[in-house]
Amino acid sequence: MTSPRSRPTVFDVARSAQVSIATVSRVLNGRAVADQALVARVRSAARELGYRPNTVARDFRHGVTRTIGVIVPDLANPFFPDVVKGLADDVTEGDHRLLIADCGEDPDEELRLVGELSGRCDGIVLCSPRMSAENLAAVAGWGIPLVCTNRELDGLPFGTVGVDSAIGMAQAVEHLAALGHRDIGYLAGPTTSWSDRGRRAGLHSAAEQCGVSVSVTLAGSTSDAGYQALPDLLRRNVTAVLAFNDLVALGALARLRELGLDVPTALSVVGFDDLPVAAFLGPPLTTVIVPKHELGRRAGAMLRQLLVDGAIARQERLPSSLVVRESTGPPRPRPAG
Amino acid sequence: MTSPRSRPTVFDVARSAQVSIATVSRVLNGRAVADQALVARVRSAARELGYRPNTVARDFRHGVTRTIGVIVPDLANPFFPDVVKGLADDVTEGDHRLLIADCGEDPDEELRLVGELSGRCDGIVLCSPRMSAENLAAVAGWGIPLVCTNRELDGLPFGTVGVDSAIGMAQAVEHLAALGHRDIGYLAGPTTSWSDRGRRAGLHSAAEQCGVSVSVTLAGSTSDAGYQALPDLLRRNVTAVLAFNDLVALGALARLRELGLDVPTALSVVGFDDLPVAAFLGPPLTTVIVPKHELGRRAGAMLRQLLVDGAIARQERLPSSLVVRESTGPPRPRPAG
DNA sequence: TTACCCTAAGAATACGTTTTCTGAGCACCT
DNA sequence: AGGTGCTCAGAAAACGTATTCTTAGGGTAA
Repeated sequence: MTSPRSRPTVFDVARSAQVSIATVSRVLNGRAVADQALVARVRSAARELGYRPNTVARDFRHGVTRTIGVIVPDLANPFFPDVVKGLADDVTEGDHRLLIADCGEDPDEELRLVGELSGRCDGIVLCSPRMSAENLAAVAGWGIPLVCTNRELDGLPFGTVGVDSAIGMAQAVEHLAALGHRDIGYLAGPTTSWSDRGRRAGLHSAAEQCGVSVSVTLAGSTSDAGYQALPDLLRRNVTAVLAFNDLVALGALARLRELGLDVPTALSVVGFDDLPVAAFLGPPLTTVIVPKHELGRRAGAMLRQLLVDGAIARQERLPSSLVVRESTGPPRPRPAG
Repeated sequence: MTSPRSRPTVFDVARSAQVSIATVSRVLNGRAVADQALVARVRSAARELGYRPNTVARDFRHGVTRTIGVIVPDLANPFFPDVVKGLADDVTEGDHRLLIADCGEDPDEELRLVGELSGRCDGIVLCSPRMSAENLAAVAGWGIPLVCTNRELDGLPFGTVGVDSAIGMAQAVEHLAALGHRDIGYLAGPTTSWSDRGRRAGLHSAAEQCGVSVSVTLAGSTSDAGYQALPDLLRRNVTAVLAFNDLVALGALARLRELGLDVPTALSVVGFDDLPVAAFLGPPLTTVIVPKHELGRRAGAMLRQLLVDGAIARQERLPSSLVVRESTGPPRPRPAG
């Protein structure tokens, strides 16, 4: 009578099957065991007792968890579930499990989560990390295999896979310029966002190229932010609005509708990310496709590579591209005056 | 010279600080250690070596992970991130971490994930589980503390917290009836969905109550499903459409727009769930609020309770309620004939 | 027939922690 | 002054598993 209530261990199985624990372990892990009678006894004893190996003990013994963790800023932003799914597809191919954590856009929580997760995973993917460069450097010191998406850092031993926002931005600006727009507004994302910096830079250089002027106003990353910030841009007499992302564009669209302004006749709107919802909006949103799923896949592949050969981290960039739908059109002729 | 490259352990710290490992452990875990000199030596040695406790070893020793796992059918459905956030809010209060997993709407994967996660967590929350009743019963046999949301099962020792769809459904039907609708259509959810059964039942009883007729057509749980299924309902001459959820409603809205049918003048549309996006649509969607965040919180509270006292599981139900926005209005007068 | 090798399963160990147990030293009380 | 009790830190054990080490036994070859 060892333990009446607690989970059966390998010892219980061994006793029940009249063999040593080594044999139990060998049988249950498919190692060679000659005597088929032993195999059968162990198997049935394990089944009988409802034995389930202790995962933590096993991981402890192996020193490896075959688990990869991913931290996202906000699962409620549909962008991230898509990259997580890409990541999941890749890591399951490499026979890893995926554990997801949400830091709620809080940089400190993000750092804390890296600490927590790293103890239970073999490697970590950081999606669009919000934490400071200093903290990222500190994390680097922990020696955890780590890959970042949507952020590039100099001098840090992390692999990164980002997207080249400039391509899509340029296409968007060219598209608007071709339609006849000369004054476009940008609803900017959070100042802490690396993506926003890239998109903004791409925007400005493309605008210069096309000879259009751009007004910037700070919005954020949510629909509500877009809803709030839109009027400021309206006052600047722009004929088209580029949003930091589709969520912001969605908020802008809602505000425009509320103001009785038709899209695209009164104002053109362009989003960024191509969220699943974008194609279903009224009107369907012209936006920039970013390969979210592929982003996740590449991050996974890179991390797994890092796990096997500890290779020095590479920096990858995926292209973005415009998809024209119905939220953009020629500008309304200026009121005479 | 023990291990030149691998992570420092408590032994390394002990050696460096000239104390026993017991003392190291005591200092690092805030247990009482009298000699302040020892404390200082241990602290500085740990810092010096960059010692970070091995989480897996610690969890192994404790036999407890202070971690709760949650499995959702599909993170890309904005319903679930909201529930997960509520859950996170609750479990962090109880000093637990939350690990999220996505089974991609695959019942087998869901079962597999329960097995995986249960080894690394103290308890599990199953959101809207898709697996068969048999498999759920099998899981019950594993003796894992488990709580289900959005599904009630008889004779299984799980806590459940669901939502009473009937309330919201009744309000929706009454609202439509009051507007003058007599023929309403229902875009049904997946047949495997427990929620759909509840919503459908609520719909039928309310319809009978109000003396309106209802036509049902199978859609699914995605926007695309709503988009595809809508025309079938149109052929049935309904003046209002109730969707299984907001995603389906979104797809229906898109199809209606494409067909040049105005909402709500040509057709009224009602969703379910009140996703964040619902208020931003054109037109803003009349829908049924389900307390997603609270759903998560209650599930967390119930699970934590289960963890401390192993209490016999309770069944909770949260109310739902209609929110009227602009996608519903009086029916267009019937064409004379 | 004996010695050697090989096989196959049992015994023992290690993984890194936390905690119980032990023993030494000191102070206090009788 | 001697014994008793208490405090504090070191020694050792335990958690459950996988694997290396050990040993017994059988078969083969000389």
